[in-house]
Amino acid sequence: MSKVITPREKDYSQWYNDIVIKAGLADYSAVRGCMVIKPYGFAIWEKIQSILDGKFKATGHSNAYFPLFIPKSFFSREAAHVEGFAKECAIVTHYRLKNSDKGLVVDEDARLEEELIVRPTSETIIWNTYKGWIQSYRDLPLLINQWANVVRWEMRTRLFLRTSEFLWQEGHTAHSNKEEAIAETLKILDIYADFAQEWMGMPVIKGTKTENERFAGAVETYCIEALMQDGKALQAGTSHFLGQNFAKAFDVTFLNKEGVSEYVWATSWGVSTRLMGALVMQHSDNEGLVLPPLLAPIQVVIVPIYREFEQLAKINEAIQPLLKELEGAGIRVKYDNDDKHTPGWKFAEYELKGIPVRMGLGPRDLENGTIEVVRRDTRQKENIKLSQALEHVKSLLDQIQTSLYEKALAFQTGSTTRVNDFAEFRQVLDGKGGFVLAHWDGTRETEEKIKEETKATIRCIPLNNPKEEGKCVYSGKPSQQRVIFAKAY
RNA sequence: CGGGGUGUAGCGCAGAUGGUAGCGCGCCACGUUCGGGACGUGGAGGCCGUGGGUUCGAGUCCCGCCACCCCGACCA
Repeated sequence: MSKVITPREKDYSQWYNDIVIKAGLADYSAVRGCMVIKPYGFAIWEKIQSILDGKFKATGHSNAYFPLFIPKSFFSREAAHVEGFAKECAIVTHYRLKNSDKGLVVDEDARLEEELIVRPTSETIIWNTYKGWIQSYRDLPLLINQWANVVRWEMRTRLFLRTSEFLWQEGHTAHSNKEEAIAETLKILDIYADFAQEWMGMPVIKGTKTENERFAGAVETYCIEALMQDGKALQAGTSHFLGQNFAKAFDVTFLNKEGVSEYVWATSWGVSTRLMGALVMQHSDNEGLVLPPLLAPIQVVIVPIYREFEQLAKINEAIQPLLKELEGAGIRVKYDNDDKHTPGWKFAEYELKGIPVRMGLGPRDLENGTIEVVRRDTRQKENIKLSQALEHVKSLLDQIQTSLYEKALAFQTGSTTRVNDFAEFRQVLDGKGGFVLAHWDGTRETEEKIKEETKATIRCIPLNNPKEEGKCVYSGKPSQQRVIFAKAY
């Protein structure tokens, strides 16, 4: 009874924290704003990594690794970029400690000639490097990704959703022309969207950011936006078309086929451990985590129910064929015959951890040739023939994956509201929240005013957004399309 | 950086008016249990966040500091 989760409707933030901590995904650390990702949480992250990594490789990208430290001077080369990141940098100024009467102190004689910035993102060091790698159109495109940690000194942090240090992948590509760079940006956006929907069971809206919300240094920022159960939006991934901004800042040019020198076109794109937070919030309930089968480190757990050890021995034996079948079918299964906990304890524990399917095998089943099957998402129980268990589990895992997505999609659809005037706009945001589709006059001023008054920001302008004549919900000026407003993480 | 809150056993908490620390869970041992977080008995475990002050005496009162959580401003 020690691992009770705060009900979601009572305190959403606490509910989220409880799940992250009690399901063993992560822990607070001794360092402010930094978290420890625990083995179970990291196993999920590793699944995410391996799927995405496969998709990047399949589209021609290679992994590489660039330094954690970036000389301060690099950082200031691109004006908008500095502006965007200056306020949240960790800076290394010294390289040595010494003992003094005050204990261990920074050795003031060991000051760096030039301060190093702990990377908040790697565009600058990477473009400085690319300059040496690119001379001709034959060197392009250059398609590189790195898995790394980055640091952004956040005022306020939340496990997985916003921590000072986080893990991510950042892709940085160089192209010989604008069209190809934009196509790359969109290709990655599709990879992110497909991953979110097919693997995480998380419906997302693809769109572009407004100037206000754009990545510092980008010409255009594309994003996938998801909607969490509390009606707040979460940016789950971004893909940026950087134009020639970084090429110009770092003087990266190539000779085209005509022998004329041109600046390179660039993209960058990333998803982070924030996806873990999205995954938690998208499907979980008051019993704990709910994981989509495709990302669950353990998809099926089998719990033996017994009184005497002779019974356990029989169950151990009776379960072997099924275990082999499941493993043979590539299903990640765990048979938990650990005697240190009772079945009831295990049921609760595996529910908390979000394992998609739980099976129970006891004396009654041995007599009847059956096995109990419980799905985590609906907590529905049924007894099936042991001989049919493999097929049943296979289809059940598929069903759960599909139904998690459908449920999330239904929620998103139900939480998307078209509004036509500002009173309604406020009312929806203060009430059910969610995505609000409203006309916007396209100006930065209006966007900022709306943000000040309602806390809602423009999450994105959806791709292939239908054109529609209307009036801006705030200024009343003419507008050609609705954009998505929401309060966001 | 503002507002609020919390620091006492691994976790969650209780300790009126100051008198030398307790409960639940967890942990260890043994026994009974085991189809939804079992029970009994016996144990182990504390610099009461930290520095000063008041006092014969401080978990408790006073002043400072620190850390963390929640809510805002900033942000993936």
